[in-house]
Amino acid sequence: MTRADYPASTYAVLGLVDKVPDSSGYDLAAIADRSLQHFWPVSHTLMYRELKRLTDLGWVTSHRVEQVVAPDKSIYQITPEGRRALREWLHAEAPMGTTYRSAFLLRFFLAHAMHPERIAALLAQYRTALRVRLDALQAVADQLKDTPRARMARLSALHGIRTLTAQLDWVDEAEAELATQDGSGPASAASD
Amino acid sequence: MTRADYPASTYAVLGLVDKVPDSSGYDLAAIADRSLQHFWPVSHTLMYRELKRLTDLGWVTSHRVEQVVAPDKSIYQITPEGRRALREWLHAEAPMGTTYRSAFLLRFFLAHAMHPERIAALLAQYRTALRVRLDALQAVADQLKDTPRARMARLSALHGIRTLTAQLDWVDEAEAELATQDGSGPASAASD
DNA sequence: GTTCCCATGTAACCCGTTACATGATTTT
DNA sequence: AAAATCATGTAACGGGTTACATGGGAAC
Repeated sequence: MTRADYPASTYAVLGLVDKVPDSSGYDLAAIADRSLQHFWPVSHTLMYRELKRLTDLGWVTSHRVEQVVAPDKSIYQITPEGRRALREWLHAEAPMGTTYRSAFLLRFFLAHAMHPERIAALLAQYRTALRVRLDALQAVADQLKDTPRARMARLSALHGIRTLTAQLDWVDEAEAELATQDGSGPASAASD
Repeated sequence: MTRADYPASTYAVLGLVDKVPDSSGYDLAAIADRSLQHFWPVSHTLMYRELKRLTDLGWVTSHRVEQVVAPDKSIYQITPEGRRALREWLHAEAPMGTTYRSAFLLRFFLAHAMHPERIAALLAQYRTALRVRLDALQAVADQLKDTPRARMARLSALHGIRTLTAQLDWVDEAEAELATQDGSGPASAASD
């Protein structure tokens, strides 16, 4: 027992090693950056730390591969114990917590006293940021082969696409609402 | 100058003190829990820590209020320097970073080898969690008076509502897609 | 009589980020 | 000559969470 439980990132890396065996830490970081960056970012620093932890736990093993064209590297494989730990984690009913923090919304929320133009600029900036992320996600989704194996990856990307699209729609909505000059007058004019 | 910059939570608390003066830390924590929990959670522990920091910075002042019916409390007010710092932060063009982590999506993404029923259960659980959050947000939005002052708060809540609604739609979509048994057969039958 | 509300904190932890470090090879 | 790619890390920091602590009055 000794119910030590590890951060979700540990299982994220473990799952990647399982999915894409014989990859180096460098490779895995790149893969993480493409596949789960949008809902569970794993930086390269964290990647190496988790790989070390997984190795210490005996959940993955590594093998040295010598290269001439590039520096030597270590490639990783999941072990039976690792596979069991991953399966257990996947089947455990855990809180499935979501953390979401938006510095934009915080600013927006506190911006009640700001100039309308400044608020408009904030919204415009937000829209641009959303578009960039949407384009990136769309590229990921497009690149995914239409195979059953990639189905979960495609659906995961779609989750982000749907979310970002809704948020872009919200920007339009907010702009429209803010265009109606405050609630005091029903429909006065002469703005800006 | 001495460009020390503080975490966004510092300004979140500062902004709340500005918005709702003469509130105690306890009150502010409750207010934060209603208003900005959905895009910038501030736990009560963090609240007290930030209030202390703000006091040390001279951005807020506190006054002791004695009570008979309840324990004494300290209430806070923003200072001119605090107001200036807040305005500066609001007008600064900062990264406006968004952090999003979904343990559900991580599981879902790694669940390729899981039993279909288990995946279905995961989705159902996610839907429930989304509904709970949506209901909570809807309640917040409904409670907001339809005044111009509350406009930003309403729009902030709406952002969450739009997001959660899109994610709920995604759950339907994912269920529909997963109901079509893998990509090999076009439209076979006999599932469960 | 236990639980909830008020009210305010302290202590410890640790996950994730940022910055720094190294160095060979290939491309611009 | 500079920048990017491959490859792997170390060190330090700190923001946010969790657990712990206290204690009176009110409500059920």
